[in-house]
Amino acid sequence: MRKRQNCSLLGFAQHDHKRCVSAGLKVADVYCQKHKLRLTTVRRRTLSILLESHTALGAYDVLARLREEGLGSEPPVAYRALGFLLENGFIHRIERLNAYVACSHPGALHNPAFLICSDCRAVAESTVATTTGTLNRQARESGFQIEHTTIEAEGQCPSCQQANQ
Amino acid sequence: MRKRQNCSLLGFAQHDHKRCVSAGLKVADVYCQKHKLRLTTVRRRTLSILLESHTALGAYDVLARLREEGLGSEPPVAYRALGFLLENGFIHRIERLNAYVACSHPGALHNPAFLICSDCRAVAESTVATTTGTLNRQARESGFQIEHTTIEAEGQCPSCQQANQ
DNA sequence: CTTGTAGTGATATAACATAACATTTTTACG
DNA sequence: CGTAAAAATGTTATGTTATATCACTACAAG
Repeated sequence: MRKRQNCSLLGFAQHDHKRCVSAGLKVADVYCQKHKLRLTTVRRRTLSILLESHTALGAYDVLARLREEGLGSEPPVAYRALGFLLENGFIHRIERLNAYVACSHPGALHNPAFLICSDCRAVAESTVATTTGTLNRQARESGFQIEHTTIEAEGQCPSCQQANQ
Repeated sequence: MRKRQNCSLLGFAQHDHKRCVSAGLKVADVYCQKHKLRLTTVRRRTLSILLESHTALGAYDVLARLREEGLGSEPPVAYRALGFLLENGFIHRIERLNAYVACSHPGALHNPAFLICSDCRAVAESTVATTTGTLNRQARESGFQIEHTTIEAEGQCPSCQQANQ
């Protein structure tokens, strides 16, 4: 089996996770330099906290870690950093969990779909999120202008299925 | 133009809304009787509050109305009623808004998709919510067991588009 | 009529999020 | 450089959404 598994193909498979973290940070560094954005200490650390976890983390989980490191202790600190990272596509928000995950396909702007484990909060991201023809047709017919689509499938990941048997 | 517009075809079109309310309540009455469920005063009124509004209402909005009518004044009252109605498919939860809407196609169990106006919170429901082949394939391949899928498209409804020009 | 279950009342608190304003850091530019 | 404008952060307070827990009531089934 190959060792250098590619994060962008990652589902719930085992993989070399340190690579995800370093690759994700690098992409962000480059992107920010290119676009004259400031990936400050708090923002960069917030991203790395999410990258280190393949599960969705709540804003207050992130905040707790930032606090431990003296990088700000009040909610707005975490929410601002999360906001910046969201805006620039480095992380995504999981609506069903009110939580946040690092993007698995950083760099490209995309409208992702997610598989979310209701037990362990692990999240797999699919870049290809197109809605059904039916919904788009209904929107067109009724004159509704779609701006953003949320697609989140909740269920059990392979390990939790095993654990629950 | 026909007067007796069918609620199940409703998008953002004008329609005879009183019919939605009475029809929705009737379906719930019959369903509960058939399944030996108790559509109590609080539950029935909660449903009618949502039926009366074509926009999504927060739990605390619902609670405020219940309170006015002396039907319970504390959060758990509203959340329990909403929970019952959700379980039995009479209403749906809009994740992006942390809010609730009456089902537009009551009776049939279904996995709906929504068009949500970010301005006025109006919601149109589509019964047909199938995810993309890609997401399902990824789930199958990785051994993820999908239990529920959320599909919510956010944007502007026709009236808000006009209003914002 | 009594007993178990479902439903409700009530209090408290958890979890998630933002408004508002003061202060510091960075950048741009004369 | 120096300084003004802009961006980011610090801090306090509060708003919003949701649930745990325990006491009490209604009601249907035996």
